[in-house]
Amino acid sequence: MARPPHARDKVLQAYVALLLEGERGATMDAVAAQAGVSKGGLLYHFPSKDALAEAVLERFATVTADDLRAMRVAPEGAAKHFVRTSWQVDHELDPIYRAIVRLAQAGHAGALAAVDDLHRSWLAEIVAEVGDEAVARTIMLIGDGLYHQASMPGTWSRDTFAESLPDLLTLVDRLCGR
Amino acid sequence: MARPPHARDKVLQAYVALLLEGERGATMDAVAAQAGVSKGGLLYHFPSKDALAEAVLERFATVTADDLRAMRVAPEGAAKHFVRTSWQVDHELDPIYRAIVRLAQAGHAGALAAVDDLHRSWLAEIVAEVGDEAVARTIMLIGDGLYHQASMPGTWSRDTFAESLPDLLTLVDRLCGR
DNA sequence: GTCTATATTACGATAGAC
DNA sequence: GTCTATCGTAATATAGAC
Repeated sequence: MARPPHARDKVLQAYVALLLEGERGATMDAVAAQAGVSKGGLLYHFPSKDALAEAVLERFATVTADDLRAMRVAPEGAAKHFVRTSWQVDHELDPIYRAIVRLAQAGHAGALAAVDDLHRSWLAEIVAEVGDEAVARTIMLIGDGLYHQASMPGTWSRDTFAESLPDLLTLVDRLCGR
Repeated sequence: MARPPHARDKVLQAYVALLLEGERGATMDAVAAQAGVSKGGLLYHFPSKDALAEAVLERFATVTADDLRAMRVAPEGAAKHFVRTSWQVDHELDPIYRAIVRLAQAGHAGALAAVDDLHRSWLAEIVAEVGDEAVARTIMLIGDGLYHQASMPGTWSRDTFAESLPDLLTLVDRLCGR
């Protein structure tokens, strides 16, 4: 991925953006239009719709590897790092993760497996830190809840619904018995 | 809804079941096939796809009204009632709620508003009980997390992922500072 | 690499027989 | 009330020019 033709990146970015607004609207026509290329041009880079999904999954793999590395060295600990990045909509992982979740919810087997893998890795890190599996799972549910909220457009955005970050981190401490 | 023709109910049940596996797969053809009627037969009862969604929303309204009433009189309190019913996959609200969430994620305005309304009502009940809004919102995130898990078929089912209910309720107590 | 056709299905919905 | 047959459209994908 040193210097791929710029059109490829634009297409992938458009596909992710459309996925966030609903898997159903992320059609080949819509992707081509949003990326500013013709359908033929799109199909040169991605010969099928599934090829688009596979490309997103590849990007997902590199971004999640980075996130897990950051989680391990986070000074605040894995649990708080997890909640903080679940809360931050501007985190690099956020749009790509939500796009993959959309594919998983639509039944895409690869996306399903990728989300599953990531959840197992996150859980392992948090269990290693907090020591208690029940607590770790509960913390993960909070993060999942934040993503669930973000998955419904228009209402209860993180700004209005999600607890402000400091309060949320305080409650994570309380959950851990600290 | 005293004694509607049996075919109508079968169709509605089939539509909800298909929605849970992904909004995209819940086509008129698929619903008719799963309900064991022809497409024409389906369209006699529901003249359009949106009519199907509207019927699910009506059912949702009655079921959520029941749930809110039960929440108010629950001896264990609103918060634990909420977590318990979020955890129970056999709860009457569960499939219909998840179906509505699917419609909301697909951008259906009515479903979006209905989910929003229900969340506000739940939050109000839990805030009234636990007194602290940050704690109430965090408890709601846990419930949302459970639904998020349930929205991805095949992996991390509630049996394997979700904390066993007693542990989860204990942690809710800890969150409330009890 | 990117484009303009065009083929091929899948989907939602209508018409009308029974 | 339920069916078969069919139409119009939109979606994925192919072929081939530039």
